[in-house]
Amino acid sequence: MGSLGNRRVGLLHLAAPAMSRTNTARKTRTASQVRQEFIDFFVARHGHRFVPSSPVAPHGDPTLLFTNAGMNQFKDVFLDQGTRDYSRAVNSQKCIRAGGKHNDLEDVGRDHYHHTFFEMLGNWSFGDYFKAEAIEWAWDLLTSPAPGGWGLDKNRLFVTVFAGNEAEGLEPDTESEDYWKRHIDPARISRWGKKDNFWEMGDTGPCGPCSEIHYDFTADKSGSGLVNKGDPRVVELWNLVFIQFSRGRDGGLSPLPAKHVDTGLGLERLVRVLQHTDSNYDIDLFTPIFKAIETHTGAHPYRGALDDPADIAYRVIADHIRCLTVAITDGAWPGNVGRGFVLRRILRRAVRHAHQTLETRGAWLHELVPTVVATLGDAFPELTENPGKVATVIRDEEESFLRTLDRGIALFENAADAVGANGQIPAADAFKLHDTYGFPIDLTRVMARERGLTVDEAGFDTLMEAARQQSRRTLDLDVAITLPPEAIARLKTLGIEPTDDTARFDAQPVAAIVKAIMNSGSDFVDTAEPGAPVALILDRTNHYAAAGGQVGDRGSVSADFDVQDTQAFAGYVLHIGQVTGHALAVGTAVTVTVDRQHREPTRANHTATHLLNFALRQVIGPEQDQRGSLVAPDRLRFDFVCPHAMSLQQIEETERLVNGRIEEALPVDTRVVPLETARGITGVRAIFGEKYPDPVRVVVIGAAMDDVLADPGSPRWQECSIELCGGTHLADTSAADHCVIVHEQALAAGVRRITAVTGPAALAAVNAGEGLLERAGRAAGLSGNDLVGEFDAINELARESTIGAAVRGRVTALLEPVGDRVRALRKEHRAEKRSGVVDEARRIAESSSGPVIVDTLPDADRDNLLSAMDAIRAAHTEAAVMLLGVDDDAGRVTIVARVPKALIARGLKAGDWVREPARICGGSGGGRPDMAQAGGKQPDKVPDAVVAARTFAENALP
RNA sequence: GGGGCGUUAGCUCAGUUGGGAGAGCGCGUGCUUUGCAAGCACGAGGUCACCGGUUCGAGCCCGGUACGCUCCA
Repeated sequence: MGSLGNRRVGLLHLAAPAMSRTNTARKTRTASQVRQEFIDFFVARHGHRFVPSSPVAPHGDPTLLFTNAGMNQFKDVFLDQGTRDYSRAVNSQKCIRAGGKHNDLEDVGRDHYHHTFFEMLGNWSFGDYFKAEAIEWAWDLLTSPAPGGWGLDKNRLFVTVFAGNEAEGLEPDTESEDYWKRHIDPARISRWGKKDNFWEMGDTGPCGPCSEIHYDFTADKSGSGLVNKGDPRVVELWNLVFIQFSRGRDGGLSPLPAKHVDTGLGLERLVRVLQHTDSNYDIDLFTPIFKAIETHTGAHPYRGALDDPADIAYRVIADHIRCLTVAITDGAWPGNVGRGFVLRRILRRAVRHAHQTLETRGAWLHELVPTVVATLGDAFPELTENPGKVATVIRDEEESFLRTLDRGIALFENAADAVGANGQIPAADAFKLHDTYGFPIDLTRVMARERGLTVDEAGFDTLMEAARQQSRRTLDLDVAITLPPEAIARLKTLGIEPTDDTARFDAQPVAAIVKAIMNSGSDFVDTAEPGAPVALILDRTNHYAAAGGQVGDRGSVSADFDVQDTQAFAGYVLHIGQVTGHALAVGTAVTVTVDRQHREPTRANHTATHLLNFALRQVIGPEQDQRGSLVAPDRLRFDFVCPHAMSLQQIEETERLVNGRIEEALPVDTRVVPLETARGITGVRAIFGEKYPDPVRVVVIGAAMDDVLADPGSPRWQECSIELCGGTHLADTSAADHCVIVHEQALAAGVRRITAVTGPAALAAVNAGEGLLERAGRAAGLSGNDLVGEFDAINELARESTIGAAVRGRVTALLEPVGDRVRALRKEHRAEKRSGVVDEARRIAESSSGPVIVDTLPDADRDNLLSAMDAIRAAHTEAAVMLLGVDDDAGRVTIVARVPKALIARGLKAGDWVREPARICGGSGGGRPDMAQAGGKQPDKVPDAVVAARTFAENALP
C-alpha cells in the first residue's frame, strides 16, 4: 500500500461513534463521511491505493470532452497501453456529463437526480481480483451494519446480471449470479441483455459483462417490476463491470489474459439513500448552496417542488455552479468551441435563471464559489488553491452575458407572444437569439418549454448551415488560385515531386526548373503567357509559402515572372503571379529570387509576434492562449484569450517587455526535433488543437538550442520564448528595431486582438505619438478659438494616424478636461448667438403689427429661429408669424412659420404657407397647419420670398 | 475572414410616415417633514459615436469608419 493511501485512512473509525450515538433519530452521515468511508473501506480493508480524481478536463485525450466516468484515467491500463505500480485502486472521480454523448444538461432542474457534475465512487482491479471479490465487497460495504458498513435494507436491493447473447456466442454470467446467490434472495436477481448489462468502451477494445445493484425507493418495497425501467423510484446504485474480453476490428470477441474490474457508485444518489432524503438535491452537498442562493436572491427557501420555477432555478444554479467551479479549477475555460462552449452554455443557463426566474440583477453566481469549495474542498484540495481566480472567470463570463440578456429576453418574449397556432418559436427568432445575443439554442429550447412552446429547430439548423456556408464562401474568395485535390492527384501521376523548399530560410537565389504551370481554372498548361495570373510549380524554391499565419513570399522567377503570393498544397509550392517578360514554358531553367523588401520586415514581425506572445503571458497570465495570428510585412496581428480589454498599463507593460528583449539583441535559434522532444520542453508554446508535423521545428529566443535540448525540463526555459513554428525569423531580436502595439480590440467573447508594427513603422509611430502627446499637453494652455481648433485637430490626428494604442489612450485622457472647456466655449458661443437673434426678434415684435408678421433674421439656424419665433409670439399671440433665417456662408435659407387656430380657420395653413417662399429660394417644405418648416438654397432670393409670403397670406386671409 | 446587433444626459434605457431630444435613477437648489430606502417643486446636465450621402429639414433613411457585443469560419 502506498503512502498516498495511508494519508486517507482512519476516518471510518472516527465516524463510527457518531453513527452509533444517534439512537433516537435516523443515523445520518455527511457526504464527506460517506466518500471517506468508501475510500477507507477499500484502502484499509482490501489493500487498494487511493488515487486522486483526475481533472474533469482531460488533458491528453482529445476524444473526450469531459471526464465522464471513474475509469477514464485508467483507460490506458484497460487498453493495455499503460501500467501502474499498483493493481488495486479506489477514488471518488469528478465527472461531468454535458455536451457530449452522455448529456444530462437538458434534464437538470426538472427532476431530482440529473446532474451535469457528479462524483463517481469506484474501485478497480487491474488484473488482480475479479468477480468474487468485487461482489463480496460491494455487498459487504452496502449492507453490513455500522461501523463496518452502511447497513442498507437488503429488501430494498435488487441485482442484475448479464443474460448472455447468442449472436455473440456469449453465455449468461452465471458466475456472477452464483456469487450473488450467496448474499441475496435469488428472486431479487434478474438477467438482462447487452443493452443493460454488457459494457463496451468503444467499437473495439476491452469489454465485458456487468452486474448492477439497484435501490428501491418505493414506500412499500414494491419496486421489483421497475428495475431498469427508467423509473425514478428504482435506481441503479452501483455498477460492477467485469472486463474479460477484447473486441477486435472484425467485431469478434477474444478473452483477455488480464481481467479487470471497474466499478462505479454514484455518490449523490448513495448519500441520498444514506441521508434518507427524497432527492439527490436534498443532501448536504447541495443544501449549503441553496442557503447561499437564498441569501443572495431573497427567494423563498428551497422546497424541492418539481413544478415550482424558483425550485427549478435553485437546482439548476446549484448544479451548474458546482460544475463550473470544478471544471474551471481543472483548467477548462468558457469559450466558443468544444469544452469551452459547453461551459459557456451551462453558465448562461444559470445566469438566465438567476435573472429571469429569481429576478436578481447583476452578477452574483461567482459569489457561490466559496460555498462550493466549502462542500467539496476537503475531498478535492485543488479547489482550495485559487478559488478567487475561478470566481473571476465566472464573474467575467456572467457580466458579458448579462449585457445581452435583457435584450434577448425581450426578443424572446415578443416572439413567444406572436407564435401561431402551432406553438412554435420561428427559426428566425431562435437564430437571432443565438447569433446576436448569444442565447445557445438549448437555452431557447428550455425557455420555450417553460411556456409550453417548441422551437423550429429544423429551421434553425438550416439558418445555421446557411451562415456557415456564407462564412466559408467568402473565405474561399481570398485564395484566387488553389490546388484542388484532383490537381494534386494529376501532378502525382505526371511524376512531379513535391517542391523542395529547404532553401526557404536563407532565401538566397536558387536555380530551378519549371515543372508545371496552372491557370486560374486549375488546369495545367504548357506555357505561361503575359497577362493572366498563373501558378508556377518548380522543382525547388527559396520562397516561403503562407503558413502558420505568416503570409507567402513575393519575388521573381528569372526576369520574366513576378511572384505576388506563395501558397503550398500537399507539399507543392505555388508561385502565384504574372508573366512580366518572356513567356515561360514547362522545362525552362530559371533563377528564383525572393523579394527582400517583403521578406525582411516579415521576419521582424514574426519574431516580434513570438516576443509578444511571451510578454502577454507574463502580463495577462498563463491562461493567455494564442488563438491565431497574421504576420505580414507591414504589420502583425495576434489574437489571444483574455477575458476583458487590456488596460493602458498592460499594453505599455507588454511593449516594455518586448522592446526590452529587442534591445538585448537576443539570439534566435531554430531546430527541427521530434514532436515528443519538443513537447517536453518547459514552457513551450503551441496552439491548442493545432496539428503539428513530426518532427517539428522549434524556435527559441534568448537561448541556444543545444542548451535547451541538453536539459529540456529545466525551469529556466520559462524565461525564454519557445514555440513550435515553421516561419522565418530574425537572426537576433535587435533587427526588429522597436515594436509598438497600435490597436487593441475585441474579436469575440473573451478573445482580444492586438495589431503591432516593428522597424521604421514602429519608430514613426513612436515619433507621431510623442508629438501628439506634447500637443495634447500644450492644448490646456490655449483658450478661445485656438483651443477649439487645436482640440479638433488633435482628436482627428489621434484617430487617423498610426500611433501606439497606449499613447492614443493617454492623449484621449489628456484631452478630456480640455474637452469640457471646449464644450463650454461652444455652448457659450451658441447662447450668445441665440440671445442676439432673440433681441433682434424683440425689435421685430415691437415694430410689427397686424395679423401677419413676416421677417428675416441674419445668421440664424433653425433652433434660433424657433426661439425668436417664441419671442415674437409672446407679444403677438394672435398673429401668424413667419421667419426666414439666412446663412450666407452655407448658402442656406431656413424658414419657420406658425399660425394660430383662428387664422387656420380663416384659411391660412402653415404647411401651405411655407412652401411659397421655399419654392422661390429653390427648396421646399411642409408641416402641420399650425406649424411648419422649410428651407432653400438661394439666400439672394430671400427679399422676393418675403414679398411672396406676405402676398400669399394676404390672399389667404380675405 | 464573413455575418448579426448596438452606440441618445453621470447610469439604465425610451424615441411610433423624417418636422422644436425624453423617462427613471443619480446630481444641485428650495420647500416640507424630525418614524424607517421620505415627499413636493424647481434646476443643471446632450457634438443623438464619427464621416459622407439623400432631403427644404436626419437621432430616425442610405453608404462608410471606429468602438463594443455576438455568432460562424
